[in-house]
Amino acid sequence: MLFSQHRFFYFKTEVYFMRQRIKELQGLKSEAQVCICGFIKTVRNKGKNLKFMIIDDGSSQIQATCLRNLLGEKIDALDKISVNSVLKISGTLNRTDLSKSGTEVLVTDLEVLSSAHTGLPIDISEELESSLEKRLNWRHLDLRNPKKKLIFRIFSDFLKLSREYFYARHLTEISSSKLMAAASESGAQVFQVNYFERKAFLAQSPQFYKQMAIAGGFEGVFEIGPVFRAEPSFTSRHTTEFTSLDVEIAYVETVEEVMCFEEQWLAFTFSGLKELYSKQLEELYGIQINIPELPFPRISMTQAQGIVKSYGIECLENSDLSSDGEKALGRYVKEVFNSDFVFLTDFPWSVRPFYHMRSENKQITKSFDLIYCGTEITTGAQREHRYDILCSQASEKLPDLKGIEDYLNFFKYGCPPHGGFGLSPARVITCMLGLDNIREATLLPRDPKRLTP
RNA sequence: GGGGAUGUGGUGCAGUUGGUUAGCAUGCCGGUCUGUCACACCGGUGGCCGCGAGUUCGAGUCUCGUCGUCCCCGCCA
Repeated sequence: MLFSQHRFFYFKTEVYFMRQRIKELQGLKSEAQVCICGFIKTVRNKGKNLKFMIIDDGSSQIQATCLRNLLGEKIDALDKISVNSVLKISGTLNRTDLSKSGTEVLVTDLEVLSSAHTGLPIDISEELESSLEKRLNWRHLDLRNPKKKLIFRIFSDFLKLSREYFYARHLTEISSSKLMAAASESGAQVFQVNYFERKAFLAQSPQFYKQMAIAGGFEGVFEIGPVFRAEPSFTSRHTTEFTSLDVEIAYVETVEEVMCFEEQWLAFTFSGLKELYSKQLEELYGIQINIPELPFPRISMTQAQGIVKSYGIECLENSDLSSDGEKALGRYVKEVFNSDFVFLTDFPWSVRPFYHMRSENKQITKSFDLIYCGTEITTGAQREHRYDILCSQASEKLPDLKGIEDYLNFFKYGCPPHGGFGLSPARVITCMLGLDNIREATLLPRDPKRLTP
């Protein structure tokens, strides 16, 4: 009785419209009465009395077969209907070999919910692909391509699985402010905004605030939110705003614990995503997700420099790897360990921020990067939680400590040892799907030249 | 910030050593078809070859400038 009309679903006293998801029609019997909504992907007109349409509601696609016998004069409305218009269709589910998919809806009633103009500014078919620039200018149209939509489904489930994993390990999700009185880390490359009579800065990272939460006594925290970098970077893996996933865990006494946490979390999300999306990824991208084997290889900066040099790539001592160096290291671990991931460890103090904890050897920090398929996706570290040492480290790196007084105060009255990392989900997805630009995995990319749509 | 590419109908591309009317695919418009499924078939529309200057009898093609876009490096996630 509840579903007899397939129209309304009564829940307590509220009434919800009961559209059926096309994806879920697969589970219904032939002859079932159905009501679906969606975009018209194609119309195949076979004359005045028979027309076929492909309807896409975002969950899946199905053929809607329109026969004059069943639809009457309403079929004439389809003579002028344009592709991309939105329809509501009632009909009968029909399992038949006449349709390649084996399923169709025989339409008995239809309503045009939205009529689309013709002549789209970009091509959203699977056959032709418009340039990235044009597709981003018309992002809402671009997303109608199931292949593009899939990227953001995976993005969404990556975050969902991550939350699931973090909550199960007693991390608390926080939302820190993105407006700050002083720059959050280096002081450079931050966006300035007007804040009443003052200047404010957009956060480049929730770093300081997640450490504040640790000082506040949480066992661990994480945040998934936007960060802003005023870097004039013109590459396929940088944007000026991106969603950052940041984790900070208390009572961590070695940087190794942080790396273990991260690799186990990633293995969890990767196998979750494989379970959810392997079929669609195979169909639309012709790829499989590689579930990483644990532990990821760990390679110190010193070792890495030797490896990179053996690939004929220059690198200076006490400096970071160049992006060519990262790519070479990625190739190396693939060849030697058959791993897509590698932790690059023991970064020199000279290239790390003041709050990373130093090793016994003061030139080395207890920090790491995570490289995935030759691209840096994470920076992490054990943090310096001892107030006096932190202050002295800050003095070494910064001209004065005035700007970070609030931050230093976090550690003044006791703070557990802790560590954490930040990661770019968009970079993970870009590499996972083999996309050639991070903008593909960014819903509305912002870069030095793009501020719209 | 430094370097390198690129710009041709709505979209994606081709265009020879400079040569006359700039092609192809797709889209779009009109028509035919009761089982299509990348529907098919018939007909049609659509381009100041980014912009400006120069070389030349002649420029989509060569040169310079300019604007847009993309990529690489640096910075990072």
